[in-house]
Amino acid sequence: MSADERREKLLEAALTVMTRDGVAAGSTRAIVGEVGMQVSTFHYCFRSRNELLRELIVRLSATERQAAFAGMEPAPTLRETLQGAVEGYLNHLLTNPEQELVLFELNHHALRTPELHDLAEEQYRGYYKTTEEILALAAELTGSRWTVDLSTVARLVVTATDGVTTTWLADRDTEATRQVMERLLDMVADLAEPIDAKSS
Amino acid sequence: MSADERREKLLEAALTVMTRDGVAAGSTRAIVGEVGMQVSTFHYCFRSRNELLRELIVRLSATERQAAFAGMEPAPTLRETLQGAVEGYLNHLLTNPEQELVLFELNHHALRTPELHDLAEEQYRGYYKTTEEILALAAELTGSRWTVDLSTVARLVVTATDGVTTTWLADRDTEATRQVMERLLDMVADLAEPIDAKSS
DNA sequence: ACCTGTCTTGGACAGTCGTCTCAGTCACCT
DNA sequence: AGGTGACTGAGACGACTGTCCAAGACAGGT
Repeated sequence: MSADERREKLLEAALTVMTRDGVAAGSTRAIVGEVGMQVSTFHYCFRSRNELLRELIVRLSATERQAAFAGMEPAPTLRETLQGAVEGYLNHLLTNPEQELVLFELNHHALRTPELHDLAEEQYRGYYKTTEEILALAAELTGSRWTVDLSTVARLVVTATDGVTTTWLADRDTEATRQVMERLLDMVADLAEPIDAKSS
Repeated sequence: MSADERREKLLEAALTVMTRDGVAAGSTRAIVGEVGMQVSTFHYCFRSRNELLRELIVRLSATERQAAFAGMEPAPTLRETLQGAVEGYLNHLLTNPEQELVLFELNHHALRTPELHDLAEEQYRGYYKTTEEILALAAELTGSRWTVDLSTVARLVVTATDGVTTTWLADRDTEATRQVMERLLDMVADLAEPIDAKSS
């Protein structure tokens, strides 16, 4: 088996372990144990544990990105289109709660580790960028135009998503979360207008 | 020095260490080292490290609670009153960023530790309750009335605060955060109406 | 046949971790 | 004066951590 294949398997194993038991429990031994390898194999494939962590953060962020796009499908109005994307995310959250928790744990770990600090910012830059693209696409598909800086709307959406996630992870109150999301959705949809109604 | 005094000092030390180096770095040895005690003293004052963690979470949440109330002062309109409270929180965040990070780290650690799991929910229940009280007070002070379930408004505000905090912690973009907060403030203020304008 | 580079193995290294034990000290009360 | 109970000190226990090393396996090309 090639080193690249093993890297792949180790990354998978790391995600499995950390999802199940938390990032802190993702020691080199726990990871290699998950796929029946030796500790020395780990350091043959990765220079250090931090190198795996880097790679893991990058991959997970990319996965999130794909998932966000996949969840969106065109609907008559902007509000409905956004609602679809949001429902998609909520479903993802309800199905893999621990995986979202891992993303936060990794982010906080990166914030605390000088060697990984840049990745924490990068992770959020990715969120903003993806969200901007989705918002632009949603507006285009429904013939709408954002009346506020797109970057501000995107940041607002990321902020809302983050908040919804942390609060739900803490108390798992799906009903309350859904109500909050409705309100947030109202607000975001209010930041756009039909493209024919040129109000300025 | 009595055991109670030492408990106090150890809790302080724990907060200092964890604020500086992260919750993961808050080992029993690091904590006692901070105040020049012995490891055995730690376990004389606390049954276990988890017991200290419990106490720490409870205290920090209470501190947050006080800070939130202290920051609010009556202003002519509801929106301005809320703005004051929000500015107060943002100031607190800008001044002690790592302390807010500790709160998240502790919450996530609690979520991962069966023995502490109840505390994670409790922590957020406290947030909701405090926020409800603040919102009710703000409405009363400015002669307003919430047009939406107070519990929903409170959850919305907590969600927004959480989101604002995590995103700012990640990229420290204060300007962008402020803009997002303005929008959120607009939205929340829109959920109340002057008490004389009985629209129903 | 031999060498070379890729991969595999088991083990060692020097730490850190939470917890516990067990002598000791000291102030206080009778 | 003697004892009692709260508190302190040094150290040990076993388990776990990230990283590294040196010896072997095994293919491919010469």
